[in-house]
Amino acid sequence: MADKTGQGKNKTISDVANELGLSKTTISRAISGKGRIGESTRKRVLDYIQKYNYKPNVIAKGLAQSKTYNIGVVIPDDSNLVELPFFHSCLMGICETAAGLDYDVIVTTVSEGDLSLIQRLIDNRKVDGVILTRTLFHDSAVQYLKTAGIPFVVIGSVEDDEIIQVDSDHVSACFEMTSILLMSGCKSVAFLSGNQDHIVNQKRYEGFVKAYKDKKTTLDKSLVYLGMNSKGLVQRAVDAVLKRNVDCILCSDDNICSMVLAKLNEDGIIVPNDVKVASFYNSAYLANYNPPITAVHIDVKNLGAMAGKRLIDAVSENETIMKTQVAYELFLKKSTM
Amino acid sequence: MADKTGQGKNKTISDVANELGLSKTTISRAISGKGRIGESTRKRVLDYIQKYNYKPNVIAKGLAQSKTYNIGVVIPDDSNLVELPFFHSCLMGICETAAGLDYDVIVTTVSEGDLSLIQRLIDNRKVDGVILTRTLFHDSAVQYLKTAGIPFVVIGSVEDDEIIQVDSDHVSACFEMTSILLMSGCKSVAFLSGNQDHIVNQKRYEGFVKAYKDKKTTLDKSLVYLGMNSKGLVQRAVDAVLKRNVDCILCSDDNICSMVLAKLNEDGIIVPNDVKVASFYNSAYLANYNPPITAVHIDVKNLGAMAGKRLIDAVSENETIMKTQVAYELFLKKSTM
DNA sequence: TTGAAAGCGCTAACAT
DNA sequence: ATGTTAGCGCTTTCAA
Repeated sequence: MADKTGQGKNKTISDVANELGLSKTTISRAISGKGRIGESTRKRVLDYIQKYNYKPNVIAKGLAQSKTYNIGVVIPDDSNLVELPFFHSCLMGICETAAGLDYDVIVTTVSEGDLSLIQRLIDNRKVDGVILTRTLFHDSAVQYLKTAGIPFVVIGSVEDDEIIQVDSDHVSACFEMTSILLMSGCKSVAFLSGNQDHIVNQKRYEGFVKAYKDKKTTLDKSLVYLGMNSKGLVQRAVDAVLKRNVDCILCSDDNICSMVLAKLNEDGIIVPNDVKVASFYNSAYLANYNPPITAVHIDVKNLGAMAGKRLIDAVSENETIMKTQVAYELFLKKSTM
Repeated sequence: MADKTGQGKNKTISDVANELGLSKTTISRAISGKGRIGESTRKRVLDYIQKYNYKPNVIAKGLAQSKTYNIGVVIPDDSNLVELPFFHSCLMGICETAAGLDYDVIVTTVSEGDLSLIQRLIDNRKVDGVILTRTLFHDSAVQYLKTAGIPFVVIGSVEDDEIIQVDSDHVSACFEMTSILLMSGCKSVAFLSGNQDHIVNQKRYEGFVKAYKDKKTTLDKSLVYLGMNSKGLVQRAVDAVLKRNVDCILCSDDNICSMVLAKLNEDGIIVPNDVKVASFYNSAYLANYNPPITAVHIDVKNLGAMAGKRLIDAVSENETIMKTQVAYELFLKKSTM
């Protein structure tokens, strides 16, 4: 069969060693920077491999060190249109840090609790660690990775201090958002949230309640609708809060927000004239909406980048930080003016 | 340092060989199915590795065979909101076939002609081949991969028969769509296309012209706007064709379509009452729009899946098909009724 | 400061 | 039908 690369064989470390009249060990040391080596020889080697464009075979290196220099990224197979930008930006961020640290990113999917693909990845020893781009309340993937003893980090929060997590402070974000709404003329703001099994939703609700308490305003519980995970539920909730003449509807995520907006649109209700709307987080989806929607903004690419950094720290000898918070920002737009 | 997996060492092929009183070769043969081996020993080995859950180390296998069992997928870093579902679905499709054939997917990005990341991937020999999820007219990535001699497939079309490509038949899709529009009461349909450097846009235009010719209708060239790659251009084009009282605006892609719809919406022009609108392809974006938009539908996940299959065929000993067309379908919806 | 040799876990001639 | 022996391209003791 013909040579696959059409380029002739790749240079190996032995080739370099021979051509330079040195041993493989010395070349290895020059490249890795580990072990003693004369400054002049190091320079000679480095110049040579630069000139002849020698690149070490990462796979072979990995085999010798029981490493892969790959990290796995698990993305849900069932994400809908409005969630998509989140996972995409995460992935872009992860890829960027990974490449910078000379790691590669293997993506795999998980659909509806079916762990077989992530299991395959682990069994095949293709990755040094894994990033979960979303976590559920009792997350089987988290359980699996933990008992398997694989280094991993989650994007989002879990109630387990032994797990490396990167997230933003949802409680205070929602607290701030609610406070601003309350102080800028809204007498009553309704809160529509998704499944409370999601920790992020619990936290946002917590911030919402806290803001009411902080303003010493009594929170009318009939303005709070949790577990709105279907179009029908959202529609009825919107009808209900509208009847109570709320000034503003605060949505716990963009998905709910998009359903709220659709419902409002159908009913001919104008944002912000008839009712204000705010959400988390400021995906391109909401930013491009007309009118643009006030939302807590998170730099998701950076979120991914941090997650990548934490994981690679963890799989290297480095210390890694268990819990990292990424900044958020309140973007006040036309929908609440 | 502590054991990284916390699970004790992984079994190796030697372990299995010793415990079974056989040689490594025999175990290898039993697993791979290559080479002669007694039916009874094969069964004994297979049972054993099943029982003790032995998984061969794919990395080591790869090193011995100069393979990685990874494929690289290049996605553009600059895709906008409406293009996102395309790349995501592609990726899902590729992941699915890859996993089924025991390959993994390494993703990397390319932004604005900067090939450094894909070059890195190749230099590090982390993949057996590459899939390009989009191609431009004079595509530097295509050039690079070709001269590097790396097996690769493009999703989309290029004018080079030596390159493996998977795409749908844009000429005939656009021909059909235009014909149907013309025959269902539209006297004049305008055509707004993006950059004609993109081969797909050339092909769609070709189909459009062909349909007019086929219907023996004279095509008024002032209804054709090519190279509409900015919001401003689209807006002026819409103004222009509206003045000429077109019945329908046919958009060459969803991105243009979304700009057209935004413009129409701003001007208070109702679809389909005032003007009909149709597009390529039927992303979730258009399908969820109100009213839903008539469009050529492509099963993008399947597109990705086919690309994955072709590439893996190419990097295995198998014959691979150079050009594969995936089916399309016309989805007629409210926007043209 | 440098090198020799063994080994990472597998495959693939080449025997037997 | 099965085993022996070399590698694949690198790292890493251990010597010199």
